[in-house]
Amino acid sequence: MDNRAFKDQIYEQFGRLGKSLASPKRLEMLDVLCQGPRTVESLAVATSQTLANASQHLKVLRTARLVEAEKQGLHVTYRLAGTEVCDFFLAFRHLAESRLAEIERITRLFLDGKNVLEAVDQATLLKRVRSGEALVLDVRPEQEYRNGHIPGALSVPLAELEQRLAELPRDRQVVAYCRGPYCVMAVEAVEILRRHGHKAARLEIGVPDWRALGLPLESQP
Amino acid sequence: MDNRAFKDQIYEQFGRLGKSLASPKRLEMLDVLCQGPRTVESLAVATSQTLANASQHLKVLRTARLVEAEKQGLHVTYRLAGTEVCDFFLAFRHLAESRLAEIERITRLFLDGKNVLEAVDQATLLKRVRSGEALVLDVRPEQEYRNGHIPGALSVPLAELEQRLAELPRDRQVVAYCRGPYCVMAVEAVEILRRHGHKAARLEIGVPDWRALGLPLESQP
DNA sequence: CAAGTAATCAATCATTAGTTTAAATACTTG
DNA sequence: CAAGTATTTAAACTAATGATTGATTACTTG
Repeated sequence: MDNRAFKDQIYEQFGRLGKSLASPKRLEMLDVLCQGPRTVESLAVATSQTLANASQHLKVLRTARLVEAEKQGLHVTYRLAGTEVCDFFLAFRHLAESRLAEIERITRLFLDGKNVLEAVDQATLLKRVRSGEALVLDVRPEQEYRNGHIPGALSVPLAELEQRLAELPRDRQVVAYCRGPYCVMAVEAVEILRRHGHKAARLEIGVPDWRALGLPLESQP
Repeated sequence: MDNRAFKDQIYEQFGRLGKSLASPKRLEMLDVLCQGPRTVESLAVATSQTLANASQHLKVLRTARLVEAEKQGLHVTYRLAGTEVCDFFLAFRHLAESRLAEIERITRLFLDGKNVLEAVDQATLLKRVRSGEALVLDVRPEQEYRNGHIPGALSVPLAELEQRLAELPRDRQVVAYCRGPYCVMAVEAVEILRRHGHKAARLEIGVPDWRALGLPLESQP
């Protein structure tokens, strides 16, 4: 094997990894999988695509060894192949945010149409929670909450929020969070809360970012 | 803009970054650019492709804001758009190495055909240099050496090595390094040195990895 | 074991990406 | 300003990718 052949083979392997990151839908699926394992169907729904399509994309991710599949009865559960994959995804997202100004533009455009105001950062959140000024609200599906959440957070999935408003205080600020900066559940939660006269704000980051910051998480079996 | 439209636009942007990492040649170019700025032609030669091709790939990388171009007279010099890009590339490479067993297989297969033996790691290198057991040899082109090198390293570009063997000690081990684990210059240097009766070993990592480990570098204007 | 469900596979089509070659552009220098 | 060099662009072709649809497989449960 000569030098060129060696390099070509090596970079072709790197290219395999790169190619698996070259599709918006696959990246979205990785983002969702950072919250924990999911079945094919639930991934397909979460990312608005057909089952067959989701399955094909998962096959690509599996070939690149980014995800692993486990068959449990009728369902196949996919999970990230390791915590490095989630860390890498966050690094990837971070690089994209730092290089592509369009991302900020699109986000701003989207938020401008919402009654959300600016987000709270994790330092402010921690301070307000400690002083009792704020309550943390996890609006993701309950399964994801059980898989790991911000300590002390209350779980009220977005779908149930409107019915369960009575459980939430009106004298304290409610800080909602969800999967991450591009998951819109917290944005919707804040809109609902504000509409009903609650003081509400949004935490921009999600659980994977929280973990990557080295902050502690709570989880329930 | 509804939620789906927002997500689609956001992940499409992430996809732009992913797509730019989806070609082996582009990844190789990024690897080379981690050593410092280069002209189009020199990149084309380093990665064994035509000028037109190199230019097109650079255009893709520039669109993704991973590299920047500066025209100096007749030449266009490309450089990474920031140190985050080099850090990210190393993280990318690291993930690929950890997930894709093929990479190790190909590397082993390649090295088996060479008279190189195992590599020295940076801790061993530092120890041997301090104790005077070893001399560090930078076999990259001189420009890259000037741009930043391991402290105390001697610069002897691979192309000149055979003529300059007299400058190297025979009583101490010579540890050669180059651009990184998939740059073969250090491997070739060790072969030449061994063939001429020198004690020689290879440092597996390159300057970008050395920097990422937080170890100091020396550079010359 | 038949019916039903979750997931994968296979075939097709439209789109996109990469390579090659040739031509065009931008700049320097005699 | 003509000649030469570095780079980019354009056109043509081939290969690869992603979405869609329908068929198939693997498993559970009545």
